[in-house]
Amino acid sequence: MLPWRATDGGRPDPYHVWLSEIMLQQTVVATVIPYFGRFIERYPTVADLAAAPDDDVLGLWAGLGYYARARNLIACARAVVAAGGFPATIDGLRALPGIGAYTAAAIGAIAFDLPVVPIDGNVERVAARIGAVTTALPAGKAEIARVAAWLGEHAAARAAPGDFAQALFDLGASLCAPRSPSCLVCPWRGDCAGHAAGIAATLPRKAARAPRPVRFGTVFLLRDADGAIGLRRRPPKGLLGGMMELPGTVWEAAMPDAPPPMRAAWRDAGVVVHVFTHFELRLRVMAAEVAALPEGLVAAAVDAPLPSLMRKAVSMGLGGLD
DNA sequence: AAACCGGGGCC
DNA sequence: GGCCCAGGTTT
Repeated sequence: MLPWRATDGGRPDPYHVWLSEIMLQQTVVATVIPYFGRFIERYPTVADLAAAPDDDVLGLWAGLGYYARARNLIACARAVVAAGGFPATIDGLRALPGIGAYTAAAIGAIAFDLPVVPIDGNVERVAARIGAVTTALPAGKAEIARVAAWLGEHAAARAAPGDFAQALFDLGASLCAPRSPSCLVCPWRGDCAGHAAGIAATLPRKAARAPRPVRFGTVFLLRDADGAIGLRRRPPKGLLGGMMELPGTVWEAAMPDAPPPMRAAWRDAGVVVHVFTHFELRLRVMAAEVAALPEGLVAAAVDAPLPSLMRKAVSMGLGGLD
């Protein structure tokens, strides 16, 4: 049972629903579960989260990715507390930071039983197959939305929109899987035009993606006499916004010049390869031990909260030092 | 409408 | 190596 779902008979906690939905944006359930548990443990209520220092929240989010979500999470928590609770309307939810059309519908249906069908990747796939929508995404979105709205007219959806939405998620995550759907045991098989046409497994169709460019850079891992490492903070917006990082070069299509931040016995610790949404990064890691960190760097523990890219770089830079 | 924004697991 | 994911914000 997913930890944010209501136990039998009870209504789900809107705070739990909201937090889980934000974490689940473009992130798979298995990845979210441990983060969700740590957040609920440290911030039992939305008021606890709203009162927390930004850095505590960013640190607890480190490794989950899409860090704008964490910044919006903080802003949203504070707005909700200021308003006295979560709004129970789609428009009210949609107006909050980090909540778009999908998330407003998901929270509305699951937490407040509003009669809407949230269209995520799972529901998009289920609807495209049931309606045999062959128009490729994103152009096919409107057609898929009409099929989803038709699903919402189903008696089960009218009776319990929240349960129906989660049942659609579960269907998309299990029987109606992306690659080899289990149509023969699907409860919707008789109503599925995609299955009838023999094209269910090929839906939804998607426009071809642009190739992912490669960028290169170098980072420098400095370890002082106390075993602390030198970090700096990234700009508040943009890629890995507001997170800590190892000092280094810009990331460019050709390897930039890489003057070290100080004189030291630098060694080449290897190359970290990390794939972002829109480019692949090959980051050379240079490492050295020094008596004291240079001006401009913050001393941090080797297990300080970091984005996964920087965690990999630190790990590579520390390798073989002991 | 298109670009930007992480990370991990699966085939 | 490509594809997928319980998308939102900015331009």
